Amino acid sequence: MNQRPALSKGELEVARTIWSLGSATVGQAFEAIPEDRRPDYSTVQTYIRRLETKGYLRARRLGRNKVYAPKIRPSQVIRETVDDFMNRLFDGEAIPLMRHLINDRGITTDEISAIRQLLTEHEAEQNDEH
Amino acid sequence: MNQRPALSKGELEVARTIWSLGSATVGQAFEAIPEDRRPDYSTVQTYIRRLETKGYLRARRLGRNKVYAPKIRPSQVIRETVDDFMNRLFDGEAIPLMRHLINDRGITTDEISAIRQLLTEHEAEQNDEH
DNA sequence: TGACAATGAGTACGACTGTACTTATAACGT
DNA sequence: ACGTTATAAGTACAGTCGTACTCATTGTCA
Repeated sequence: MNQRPALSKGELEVARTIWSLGSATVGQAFEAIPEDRRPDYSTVQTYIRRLETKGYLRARRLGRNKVYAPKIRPSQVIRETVDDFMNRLFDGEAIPLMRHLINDRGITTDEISAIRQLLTEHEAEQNDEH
Repeated sequence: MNQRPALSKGELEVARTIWSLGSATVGQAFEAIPEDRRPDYSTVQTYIRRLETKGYLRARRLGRNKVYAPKIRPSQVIRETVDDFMNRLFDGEAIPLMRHLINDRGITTDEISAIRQLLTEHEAEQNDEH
């Protein structure tokens, strides 16, 4: 049920930019990319074109311009991307990834509390959800 | 300080296989890959050759054969790979990734406890560590 | 000792990616 | 009305990747 071609690195950066803007023209996406890693305008154009071809974005015309918006929900793309990554590096299991994040890369005490809180909140929501 | 070219998907699968074996010949790596996603022998050969060229593996001769072993510590490669992934999808921040893992993909209660335990254990080790 | 199996080494090739240039056209400001 | 600017659309091109074939060589077992 997941047969869009995967996102490449460059495409992902642009896709995320558009997601965070809600929708955008090429120019707007271009502007929104932090200058230090901003490629040529026409490169952004290419990424967006490819994103549309791959089925991640949909374009609608606004006068002479095109406005691009997600065709697939970002949350779904993120889920698929994380899942794919977890499959490839951690046999698809969340716990080993968690373990890595907790043990192998200098987590701060603040982050530890933040995670505890996430867990607690998550449980609360589970119960709420009648 | 990280200027090996990145691992591709196929290369990563083979690299992980060799890591888990400690060291291996092409044939051993080939055999160790689960049959359902095992590519042609010569494909594995190609991946390993590329892994050596990229600086991830080192080969030593054993009679007529070559035995491949990690040149870079696997843990380091994993860290770099996770970091790169986090950068591209979560602006390099662990918490949003954690949040995703906890909220957006059906975590089980067992996993929740496991994470709590990881956190506690991690804190304990921190304090031990003189 | 001769055929077969395993290995090494090299080559191939199309698809996908990063990166960008070019050309045509439409909108905007003076 | 005209030059400038933004945008669209198409084209280009080298590098990486997945995938595999071929050929030569050496070890092995009947």
